[in-house]
Amino acid sequence: MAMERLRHLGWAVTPQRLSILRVVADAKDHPRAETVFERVRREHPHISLATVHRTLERLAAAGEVCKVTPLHDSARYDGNSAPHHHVVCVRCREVQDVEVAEFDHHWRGIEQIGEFKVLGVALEVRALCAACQQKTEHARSSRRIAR
Amino acid sequence: MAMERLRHLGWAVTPQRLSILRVVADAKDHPRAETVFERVRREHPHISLATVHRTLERLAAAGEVCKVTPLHDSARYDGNSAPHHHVVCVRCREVQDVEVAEFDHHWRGIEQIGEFKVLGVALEVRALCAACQQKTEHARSSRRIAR
DNA sequence: TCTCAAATGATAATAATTCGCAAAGAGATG
DNA sequence: CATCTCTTTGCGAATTATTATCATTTGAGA
Ligand SMILES: [Mn+2]
Ligand SMILES: [Mn+2]
Ligand SMILES: [Zn+2]
Ligand SMILES: [Zn+2]
Repeated sequence: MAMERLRHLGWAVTPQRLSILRVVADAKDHPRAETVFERVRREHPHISLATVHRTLERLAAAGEVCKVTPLHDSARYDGNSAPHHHVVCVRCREVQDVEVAEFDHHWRGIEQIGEFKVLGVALEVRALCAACQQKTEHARSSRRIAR
Repeated sequence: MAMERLRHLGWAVTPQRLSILRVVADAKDHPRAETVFERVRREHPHISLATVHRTLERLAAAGEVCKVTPLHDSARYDGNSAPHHHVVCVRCREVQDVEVAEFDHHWRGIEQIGEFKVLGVALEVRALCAACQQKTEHARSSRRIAR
């Protein structure tokens, strides 16, 4: 699978690329480059972080993976390159996919906004994950008690 | 105006903060911290870039300005803190406001997605601005001729 | 197998942002 | 106004993510 994808892109098939592609495809957690690096490393202890960055960027440019940029920290990648949307926890930065069918339907066909030629739309839902909701609660109540 | 806003936040009123607040309020171009710095500098030649970063971050946290994070480079700030959406040119990173009434209407009321408690939604339209459309055209045709 | 452009690894460089801390300033109080 | 205290500032160093450089290796076609 990974091999065909590289062939199809007309790129050289290297063990590093195969591994990166597999890691990103298997990941369900929108990993950052560093995380992909750690995972690929288990198979290829000698791989360089730079190679991971380079490869992910090229894959994103080629539309093979989706690059998510949640609330501006490090970029996060998703093996699922089909356009889709994300919820991001504003506290811990966990990223999860969201389906918004009506939304996509609404955008279908819109290809111009003012002077801009529309290429795509990314919806970023800013939210608090379950764990962080609790932590925030705790913080609040202990502050109340403390003072 | 700027003064009342600081008072209302319970923050010390300093000339630096007043100036930053005014610059961001007047800016129509979603400036980055560095740009705000350059503008504030004209009034306060001794201000530090760190102060600008600090202040913008605190203002964003307080909801006084809107922090936009277009395609993951440097953060961009908007004096208009009312929730709204943006088109970003994927080539030159120009940022412009966009109105999507139906969209906002659709989201009104949604406050939970799975385990996540929704705080807000940010729509980022990826696009090409007029200038960059042209440049891309040129690049294409000259490449065609070149070869 | 031979050749060579493409890819990699190691490391340095860059860019944006944050941190640490001493000095200056804001605001409250008498 | 003088004084006290807590906040904010400026500066430089540190951190973090990402990109660039370049010598070396390697895939892929002839
Ligand atoms: Mn995703
Ligand atoms: Mn805006
Ligand atoms: Zn969280
Ligand atoms: Zn542009």
